[in-house]
Amino acid sequence: MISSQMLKGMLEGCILEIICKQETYAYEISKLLEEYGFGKISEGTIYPIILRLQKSELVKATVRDSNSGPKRKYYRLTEKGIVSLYEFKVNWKELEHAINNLFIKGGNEDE
Amino acid sequence: MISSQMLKGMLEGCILEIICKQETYAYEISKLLEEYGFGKISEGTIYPIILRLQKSELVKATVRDSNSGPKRKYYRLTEKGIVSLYEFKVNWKELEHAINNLFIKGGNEDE
DNA sequence: AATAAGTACCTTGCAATACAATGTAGAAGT
DNA sequence: ACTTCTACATTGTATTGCAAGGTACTTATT
Repeated sequence: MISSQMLKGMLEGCILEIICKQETYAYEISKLLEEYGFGKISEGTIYPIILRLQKSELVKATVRDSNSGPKRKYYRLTEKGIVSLYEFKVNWKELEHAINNLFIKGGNEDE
Repeated sequence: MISSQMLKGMLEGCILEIICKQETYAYEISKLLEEYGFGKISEGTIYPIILRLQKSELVKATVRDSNSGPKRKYYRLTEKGIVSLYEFKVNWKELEHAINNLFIKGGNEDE
């Protein structure tokens, strides 16, 4: 399980990416995150993030009926959301490089 | 600059790795982190982390004179510290895989 | 001797965020 | 009736990075 502290700042970008790939809704996002290997991400985590994304106008919602349960809110990226997702990617690359730089240069690769 | 939110949960492990590679002190750690590409990490960030590491007995300190300035506190890993560093590495790999899984599978690789 | 700059330590208070816990509600099966 | 799965949302807590502030020693400059 990925530590919750390590996920801080990551999930927002990951959810943007998921929405970018396909118009989707919160409940499905939680299932997708699990499939991608993030482990079980609580709904108490996901819904506040999506509310934040809406408030900052990175995503927009459309309510549609479901054939099995309550209505769903489908999200899609706005222009701002696309820019923000790009910035996240750049940021992630920076972090990945810095950490791998630190861990690889020191020898001790056990993988 | 790596976003401060993304650094959460990362720095502790990174500082453990730096101390693992060489007995060193806080001020030098801050310089090393910058060299590795983490950007300028505030001392208000580093000192609390090291205090935490000491309290949880992951590192131990030895005070020594410096030839240029106040005395330095040199840190080294304890057994618990070595275990904790290993766990961090495993954790990091998991996160890296999950995120790259998400970002690569979706096409859209611009690098 | 007074000032500045670099080294080196530490603490306080704030803001952001993941998440457990809790609640609402519809649909479908038993 | 009941349970389960779907699907939404809120509240309170703990953790953590960091700006801002403080102490103190050494060396170089004025």
